[in-house]
Amino acid sequence: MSPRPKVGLEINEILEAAGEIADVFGIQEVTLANLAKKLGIRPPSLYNHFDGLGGLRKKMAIYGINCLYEELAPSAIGVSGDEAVLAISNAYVNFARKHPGIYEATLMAPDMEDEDVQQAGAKVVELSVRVLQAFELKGDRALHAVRGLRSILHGFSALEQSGGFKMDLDLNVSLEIIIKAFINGMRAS
Amino acid sequence: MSPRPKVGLEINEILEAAGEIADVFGIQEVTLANLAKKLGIRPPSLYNHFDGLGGLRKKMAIYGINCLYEELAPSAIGVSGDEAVLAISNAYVNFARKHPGIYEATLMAPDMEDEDVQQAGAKVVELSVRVLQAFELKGDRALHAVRGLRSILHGFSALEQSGGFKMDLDLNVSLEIIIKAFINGMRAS
DNA sequence: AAAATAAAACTAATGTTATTAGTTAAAGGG
DNA sequence: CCCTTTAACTAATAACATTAGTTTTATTTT
Repeated sequence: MSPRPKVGLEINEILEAAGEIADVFGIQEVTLANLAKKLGIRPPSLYNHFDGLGGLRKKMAIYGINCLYEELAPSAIGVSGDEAVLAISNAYVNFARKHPGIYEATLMAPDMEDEDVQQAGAKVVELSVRVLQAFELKGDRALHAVRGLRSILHGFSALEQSGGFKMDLDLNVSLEIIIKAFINGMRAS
Repeated sequence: MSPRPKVGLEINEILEAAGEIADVFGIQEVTLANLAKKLGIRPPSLYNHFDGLGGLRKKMAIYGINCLYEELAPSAIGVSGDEAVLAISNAYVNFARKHPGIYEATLMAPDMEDEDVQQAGAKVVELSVRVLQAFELKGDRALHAVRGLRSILHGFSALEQSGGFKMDLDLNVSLEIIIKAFINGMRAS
């Protein structure tokens, strides 16, 4: 076995620091210069932990997807049917509200087709599939339903974050109405 | 009247060039350096047309929203009800497919609360409201429905663009099923 | 037609950034 | 105690946005 001094926590510390910068100052402020300053090291030293800015973005995407999953998974425990879908929906948008930078990083990998990124995303998809299984959708309809749910949740979160919803109308009410309409519509046919 | 030499077409030429760069090479390649090179001028000269990179992003957002509106508006002519909603939905995602960079720029303004940006977006919202009016939703439900439709369309487009839909399943079929489920669900209650 | 004026181009310079190359310190495994 | 790996460092480079000050260009006005 080759020697490996104190790896494991190191990279996670870095990602946490990067996540804080992203949440507080915005994703565009996550530069190697700012990240190094926050960690008390020099920018070139970061190349020992990931392959440049692109490598950081990839690791942040995976880290963010895992964070999201950690919040989604427990929300769906002990509930089923409509209630379960509403539960993970609320958990999803609340995560995006609480961690706007980390959430944004979720979709900012240089190559979203990358195997590691896809693998992290697969867990979230599987969770959605399980929650939607109660509706007993036939064949491909279950997969279309997963796409619909993800589209709604991501679109809603992204638009809310970028100030796309201007009107004075309660956002949580909107989400509940939208989700209920979608699952009722999927169930109907 | 003060002298104004050949303004009017100038800025639109610049935005078209920026849009081409965004569509072909990605939004991150829309730099002042690349844009100036494409236009055959030096980077500092661009400051005569907009206020730096932030100013360009704002103008590109407005330009992109207007482009989107130009494609959406005619698609809803001569149709109504479900057919109209499906028509603008297809027009929306097809625009994002054909102009991924310009579409992305739509939500990349430094300040989405900016009055000019909001004003451009308002036209798209009004169009959605008109199309959904056939469903005779009561009170706030019409506004919630607009939010739902926008969430679906933006989420679907963004996820498709970033490779978020991995599975081998026809995307146009997904969109039709999702939209139909949503409007049927909204109508039901 | 000539002069005045305003827009839009330019050069030069600055500060920030990511990145590479080569080097040094440090820590765990044999 | 030595070896190897990791992770830090310094120094240097290239690309970028941006500012300041200047010159060209073209239209408007006299």
